[in-house]
Amino acid sequence: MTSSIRPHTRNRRGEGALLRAEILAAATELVDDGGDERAVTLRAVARRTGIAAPSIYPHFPDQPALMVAVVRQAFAELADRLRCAAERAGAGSRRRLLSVCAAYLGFARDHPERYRLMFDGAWKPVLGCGGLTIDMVVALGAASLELIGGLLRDCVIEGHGDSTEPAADAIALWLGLHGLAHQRAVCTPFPWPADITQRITIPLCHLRNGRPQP
Amino acid sequence: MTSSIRPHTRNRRGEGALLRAEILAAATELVDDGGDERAVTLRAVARRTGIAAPSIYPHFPDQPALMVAVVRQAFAELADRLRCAAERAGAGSRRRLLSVCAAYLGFARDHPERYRLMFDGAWKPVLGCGGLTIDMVVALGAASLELIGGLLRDCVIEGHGDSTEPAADAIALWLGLHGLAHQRAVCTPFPWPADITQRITIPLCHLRNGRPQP
DNA sequence: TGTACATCAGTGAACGCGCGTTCACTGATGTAC
DNA sequence: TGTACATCAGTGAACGCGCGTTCACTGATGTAC
Repeated sequence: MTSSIRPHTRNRRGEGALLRAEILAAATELVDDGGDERAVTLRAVARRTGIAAPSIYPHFPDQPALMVAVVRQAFAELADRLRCAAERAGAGSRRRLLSVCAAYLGFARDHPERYRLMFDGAWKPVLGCGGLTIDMVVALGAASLELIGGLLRDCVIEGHGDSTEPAADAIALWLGLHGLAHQRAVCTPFPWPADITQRITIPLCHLRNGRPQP
Repeated sequence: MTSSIRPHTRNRRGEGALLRAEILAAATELVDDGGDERAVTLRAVARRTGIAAPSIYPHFPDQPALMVAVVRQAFAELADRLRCAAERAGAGSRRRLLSVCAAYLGFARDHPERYRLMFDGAWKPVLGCGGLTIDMVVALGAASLELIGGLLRDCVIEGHGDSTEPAADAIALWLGLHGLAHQRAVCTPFPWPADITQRITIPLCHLRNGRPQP
């Protein structure tokens, strides 16, 4: 068993900050590999990056700070993916909404362990001590939630949906998506019905006629 | 800081098995206290039980086995609570279904950390090595899922609901409940809408007219 | 009734481990003169 | 152009810690005779 996954060549003078991204990537890989976030230790991250453990400290003040950085980056990726999905779907609000829902589930399916980490309070032991406040945590998901709320509203305006309170219904829809995404990540071999996505999405999107456009 | 939470008096000869229950209770308390399941170490459990760490071994073969025991007991409690809720609600299938949904959320609200542990794959690192198979994990929640499915079916029969496939819709309903229960456990200070339970439950229960009976 | 003894419940000390973190350091490299 | 030097990127050894687990043990207690 070798002690380092990739060899690391010293960065050029003035480019030491590049290592930060490598460390973050290695930590994220460890999360994705794992199934056990306890495996994401500074020493394991260092091994995977191909550096000595103390080399992490110029870039992250301590271990929890590294975890928080992983989670923040993951939330940014998720928000980005949802935004892209909305754009790709074109003009109709109904198409856009369903596309965003699919993208949300797609993210969780592509990165199940990362998804678990994001939404299972990995930041909980760090609250306060790393300059992390609860408002910041809530803000992490806010962009995505606003996107969904806006699309629910658009659906009502364009006559596809009948949500009476899009902001609150957006939270309900998100929770439904989260329930599916989370349990599919946790319990992969469960015999999920083939159309489970529709069974969650359609009722919670408050769309007038049941079937989504293909 | 004392090293033991409760003093432990030696059990009478032949009653050594009583300690098992105390250990299990202490471990469950540590989970409930925590916010960090890493705090549930054999040594911490021993301290809380008021015994020496090696005294755990006659009752549990190793640390993961103890965690699995905690989770199994929690699942049994949840199933029990749902069954009681159904009974308490009386005859109408609609009342019974909504009562079971409320009980599910009530369990998660009363024991948020325990709930997280149950549904976040605490058993994942143990699969196989502790005689735990994936079928056993799936079976843990099966009783509850069947209860919900049966009630959905009853609602259709009694004309309250229009689920076309109760078994699959039960899974969708469970996932919706889980999404809410889980995120409320993880992210307590999130500004949840007051009627978030209804916004999840009503659409996913496939009830004919929106408002639940009080 | 008395007593020797097997058994049971539980202990205390010790092990090796990987961890987070600190510290003094090394060697390459850009730069001022 | 050459050279001394400050700075930068990163290292290796070491610390103290709590952990899971093993081991030989202690002392109380029920029981056979």
